[in-house]
Amino acid sequence: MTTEVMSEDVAGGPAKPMRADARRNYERLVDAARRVFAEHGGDASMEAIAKEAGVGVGTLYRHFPKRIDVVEAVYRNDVDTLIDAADRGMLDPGPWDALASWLRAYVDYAQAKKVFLNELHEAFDKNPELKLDSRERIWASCDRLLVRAQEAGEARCDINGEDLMQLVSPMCVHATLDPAQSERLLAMVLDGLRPPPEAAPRLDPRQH
Amino acid sequence: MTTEVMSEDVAGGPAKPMRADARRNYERLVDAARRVFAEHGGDASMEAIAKEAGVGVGTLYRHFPKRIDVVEAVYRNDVDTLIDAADRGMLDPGPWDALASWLRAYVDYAQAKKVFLNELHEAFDKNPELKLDSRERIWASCDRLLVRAQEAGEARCDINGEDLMQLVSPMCVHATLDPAQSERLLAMVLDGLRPPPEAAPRLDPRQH
DNA sequence: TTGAAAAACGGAGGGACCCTCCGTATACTA
DNA sequence: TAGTATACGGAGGGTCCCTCCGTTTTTCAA
Repeated sequence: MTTEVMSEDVAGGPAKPMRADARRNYERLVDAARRVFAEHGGDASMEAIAKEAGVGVGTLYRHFPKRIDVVEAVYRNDVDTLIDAADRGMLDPGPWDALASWLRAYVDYAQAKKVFLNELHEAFDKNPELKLDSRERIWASCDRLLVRAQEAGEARCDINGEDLMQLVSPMCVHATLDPAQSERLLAMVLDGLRPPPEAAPRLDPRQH
Repeated sequence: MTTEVMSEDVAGGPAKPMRADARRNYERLVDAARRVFAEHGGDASMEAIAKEAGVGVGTLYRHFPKRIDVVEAVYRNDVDTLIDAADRGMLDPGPWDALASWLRAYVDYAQAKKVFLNELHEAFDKNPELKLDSRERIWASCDRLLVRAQEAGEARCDINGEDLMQLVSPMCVHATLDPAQSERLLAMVLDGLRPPPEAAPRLDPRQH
């Protein structure tokens, strides 16, 4: 896991570990919120989230004083999951498959994000570092997987992780995009990412 | 005026004229909504808008069945005002001054829009033609004013209206931009838009 | 001018939602 | 195991969107 759930995690204080029941409920709430947002949209009610988690609203508000804090927690958790997936992918024996399946995970992540994009923008406005840090971490993960595939000769070398994300993210953001279409587009991108058949000399984008 | 306030304006039916009191209240409500959004943000309450207009909420809801309809009406009215200003500018004796002051009006319009951007995005999602039509009308207005200034030799000729809007609109969208800064930037753009001192041969962007 | 029909007005109130408060229950610690 | 710090639950206050319907105003034909 990338982050440990602690009290006063953000303030950076002594961070006494949470009581067992509190920690259990925290995790239940984040998972419940993700499900409820996915089903009812970004304007789902706090009551619905608490109910889905099998918990009272008081408990929900103890962990997340404002509605926006729930959105932020779901987002942070999604990003962490994505980074963890990349870290696990680095241990995968097949560098190409690791990259391909991580990109699929990324597309899923981005599509899930769309449902509460408005709320997320609010969170970004309140806390710009959240957006910048997350993007940087995701791009770095992509780059690690890509470099490994390139070094194994399984991906073309004239593309870097930032390029790849710049290509794939806007695709996911677009409003009218169903999962089947995104799967087709991603397949095309992956084919294009393979080393070209003839071994013409190419520039390394990382040199300059 | 670009649009006449009628009942069933959108449906395109026979459009019986509104009763005098209804029309008066409709206009009061749109003006009040603009003021209230500007002061309290895009999440201002319907009650506040009705109160500002000196009208009951029932009247507000008769004219605008849903909250989003108020947002749309304010936006349409703003766009109409902008187009009207361009039309009046076409009669202005000074083509350059007409263009410059219309661009200032555009920047004001865009800045005012920022305060309820979230709500506007909802309206665009519900009704994509609203966004496309408005943009096209605004761009066309810009182009008319620019062409006239170019034909009078008061603006450089290697830029068209679409180029100009593509330069100025993103500037307005950016979140951290105060009016003073936008005035400075616009002044710079206007200076750059003047015909260059030396009469070097230039391409006409409208040729291809 | 007048009187009746059509149209619009106003605001109480229903339902949903965010968030608070505090009595009760549970998990840690000595 | 007893005591305490911590967490839980949900009733309810305040706000907001929107509906409903009795009242008022405007319009227009006679």
